[in-house]
Amino acid sequence: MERFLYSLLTNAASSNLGAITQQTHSLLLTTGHLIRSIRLFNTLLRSYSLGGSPQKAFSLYNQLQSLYCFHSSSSSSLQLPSFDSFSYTFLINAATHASSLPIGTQFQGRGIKAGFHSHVYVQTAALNMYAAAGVWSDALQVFDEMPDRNSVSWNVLITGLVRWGELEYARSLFDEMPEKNVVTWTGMIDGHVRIGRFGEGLSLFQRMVCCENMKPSEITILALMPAVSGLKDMRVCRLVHCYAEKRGLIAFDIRVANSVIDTYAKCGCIESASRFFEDLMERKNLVSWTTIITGLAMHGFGEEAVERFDRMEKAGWKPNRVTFLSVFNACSHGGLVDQGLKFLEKMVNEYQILPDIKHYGCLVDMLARLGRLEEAENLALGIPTEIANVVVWRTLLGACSFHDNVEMAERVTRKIMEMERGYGGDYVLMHNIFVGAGRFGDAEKFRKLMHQRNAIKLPGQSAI
DNA sequence: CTAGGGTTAG
Repeated sequence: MERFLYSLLTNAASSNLGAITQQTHSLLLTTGHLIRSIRLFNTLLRSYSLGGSPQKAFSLYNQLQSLYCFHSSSSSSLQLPSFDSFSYTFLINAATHASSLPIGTQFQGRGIKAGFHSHVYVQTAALNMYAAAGVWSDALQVFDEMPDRNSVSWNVLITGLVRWGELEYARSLFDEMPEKNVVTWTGMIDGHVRIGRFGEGLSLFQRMVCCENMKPSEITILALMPAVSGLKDMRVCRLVHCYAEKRGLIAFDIRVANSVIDTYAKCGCIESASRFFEDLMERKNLVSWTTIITGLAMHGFGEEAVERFDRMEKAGWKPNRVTFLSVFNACSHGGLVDQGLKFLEKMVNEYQILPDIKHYGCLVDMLARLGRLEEAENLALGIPTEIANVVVWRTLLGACSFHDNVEMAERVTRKIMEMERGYGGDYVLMHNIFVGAGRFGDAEKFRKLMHQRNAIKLPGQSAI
């Protein structure tokens, strides 16, 4: 029985099935297993923590804790198992997932009282919590006071620093770390890539593979690929692709395959992206389709993108909001306005997806860039105020400038000013529109207004 | 038991 429940919970955690976890919880309560086996209790904690309901982990703890209080005050003969290192590890993890530092700190304290001051797993969980929250004073205190650290302890700190952009600090720890593993190297690559130091990210990858003889994982490739895209180097793209292929990472993880599609497209070779995409055959998933549509859109191949969308639907895939955004973008860049509007109808009516601000932005751009300004303006006016933003109106203002519609430009600028007054580019654009229309007095007014309001000018934008 | 980024407007 215990073994069965255990495997049920382990599966529930890995496949994210909150309902199973919950049902097993009730079952354990009624059968009394929960208060007899700390192992089952811990597994349940872990399931809640991983399954996105950390609050339930806390209440489960509270339930058992109050049982303890009750039993210690009465002279019951029932022997209750006590919390162990696993319990505190999972409870602190639940607090990390709930982004609740106060609760986590409490569990850390209780873990220490229970004698786990020097326990690697418990303390690493605490370290992870502080690192995830970017509270470096506490993170470093835990790290410094750990009598034994393992590679996970180091990696938690390094990857935490990386996520918060503290690359210099991460780097010094990296150099100091005795035995780096694939997670360490991946973390450092990721750290360089995410702040745009693509060349250094790539060098680290080279060092990792060639000098250190370390085997990159699928995550390493996923972390590296944006660097390849950033460098726009087809040679490197092919090299990394071949390497991933040879190491079996593409067959192993569809995410790697999808990032290869994306990177070929971003390196400027939509043909390679498309060929690789087609070669995936039946392994393609929704993200693969979305990625190739995005790539085709980037390269202005509207018709081809639409063709992929249709094929995708025929293959039985249900497009999501990202897929629709991609195809709108393709229609926008390919000048396929009426197709785009049909896709909007399909999204809302057939798939019951409400457009979000990015969808609106894309569609407004699509209409506006072909000069269908009234339709674009009406669409923009129909955006629910909760999600409206200045970017959409700015797009429209750009189109008004391009198509010399001064009256609409004035209306649009008024809208923009209701939302944001401190962006210099808007004043510059409106000024230039007035100049183009020969309305020099109005242009001058805008120039003055910009200085009055001390609006920030953009780099690369003329300062009137 | 503890660590690591698939696609997303202008």
